Amino acid sequence: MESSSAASGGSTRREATRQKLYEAAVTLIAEQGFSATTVDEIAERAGVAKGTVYYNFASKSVLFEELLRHGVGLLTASLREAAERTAREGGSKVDALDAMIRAGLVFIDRYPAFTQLYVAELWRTNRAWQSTLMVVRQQAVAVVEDVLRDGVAGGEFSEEIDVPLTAAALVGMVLVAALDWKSFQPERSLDDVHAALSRLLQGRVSGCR
Amino acid sequence: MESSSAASGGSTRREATRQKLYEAAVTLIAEQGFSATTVDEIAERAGVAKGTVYYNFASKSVLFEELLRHGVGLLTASLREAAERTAREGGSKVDALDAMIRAGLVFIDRYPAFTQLYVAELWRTNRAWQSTLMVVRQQAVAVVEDVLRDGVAGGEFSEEIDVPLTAAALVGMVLVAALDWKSFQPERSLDDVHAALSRLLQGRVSGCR
DNA sequence: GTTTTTGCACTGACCAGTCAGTTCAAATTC
DNA sequence: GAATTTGAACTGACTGGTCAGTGCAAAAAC
Repeated sequence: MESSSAASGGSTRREATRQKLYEAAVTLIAEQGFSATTVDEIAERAGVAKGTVYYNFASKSVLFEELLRHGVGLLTASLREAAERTAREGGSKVDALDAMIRAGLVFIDRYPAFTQLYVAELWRTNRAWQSTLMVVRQQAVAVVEDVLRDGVAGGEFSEEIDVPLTAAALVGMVLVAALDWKSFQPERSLDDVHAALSRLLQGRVSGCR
Repeated sequence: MESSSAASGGSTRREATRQKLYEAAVTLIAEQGFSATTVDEIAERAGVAKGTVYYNFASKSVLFEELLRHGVGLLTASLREAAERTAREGGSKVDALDAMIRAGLVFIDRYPAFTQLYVAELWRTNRAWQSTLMVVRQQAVAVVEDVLRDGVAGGEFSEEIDVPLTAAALVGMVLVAALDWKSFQPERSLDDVHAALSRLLQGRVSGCR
């Protein structure tokens, strides 16, 4: 069985509808939040009947959870790819972190709505999809932690750094700087933002040059 | 005329009720989001009848907006105080940034729910309180920008740094690291977190020691 | 002929906001 | 100082509207 046609991801009609629904849901939920977004709105924006939403997803929350998994999958793949490319090209671990910062910015540039929604939901408690979020967060942060640990092991980073905390802080720095960029200074170029963050990472703000 | 009793701030019954409502609303909205939180829940948690909420605030959104203003007022006061104290004691601008990082962490330690809610709502568009948020965000970031600008003027920081972007990144770094601390590693001490962020700020992660 | 989508009417729960009425402490009157 | 009035603060049942989710017959796509 397997209809099969495209390599991975499956290009059935069903898949195309689900994709349209993801796209509609992500912008609406980023703008308004999950509870303030109605299923009717999502269907309308996707150009699809309401019944179709329920034919494709068990419920509104399930649609949202799958959307989260889908988006974070794209992000981690992109981060990991950046780290590996740097390694292949013989770059240092700082270079790898720098490349990941850029990859993060590129991702946010392409999917600002998803990022917004992710940040808004990440630290909530008591919500149905909390466990999904935990898993998905760990996936992303783990990529950064791996690079930091390798750097410490290889003597490039100080032994004193706190890997989980530093990874979280780095991710936060990129996330918040990028959201601010998109919301409040959209005229700035990606290179500007990357340069500012790079400088901060390498301590070229205070003291050492 | 005028019942008058306490000096400033007003210690009327009304004020006490509003305070209870703020406290109830902040935790509920942090946990569930604005739209998912009902006015009945807020009233119940505050130990007050629903009508009282509407006697004290024009609407659910107005309650929320005043809550935001109230909370950010506390934060900026604390940040500014930290910067001024450092200046008074003859510290450098890096010392001032470091003190502000600590002040931020202390604030988040004390009011985690408020911080959570602030981050969750900050980058949303199309919401009634968007303009309130913009104003309130600028107040907080401006304190950091001022210190950076002074540092550049005094030759302590590189002329090349992008003040608004760097300020946003620093705020984001603290915000996200702190929320992660509270949500995922609450056993860590404030000093641990402060040390990790301090190290990052001073570039003692990569290269220069 | 099977899978997927449509369109639409319907239900039942939930919820923001309202309003007529209650409470009570302080002010006023006698 | 007891009796009465006042009004700010509070109450909670009620209303009108909204929305997630259902059911289903017919059409379209494959």
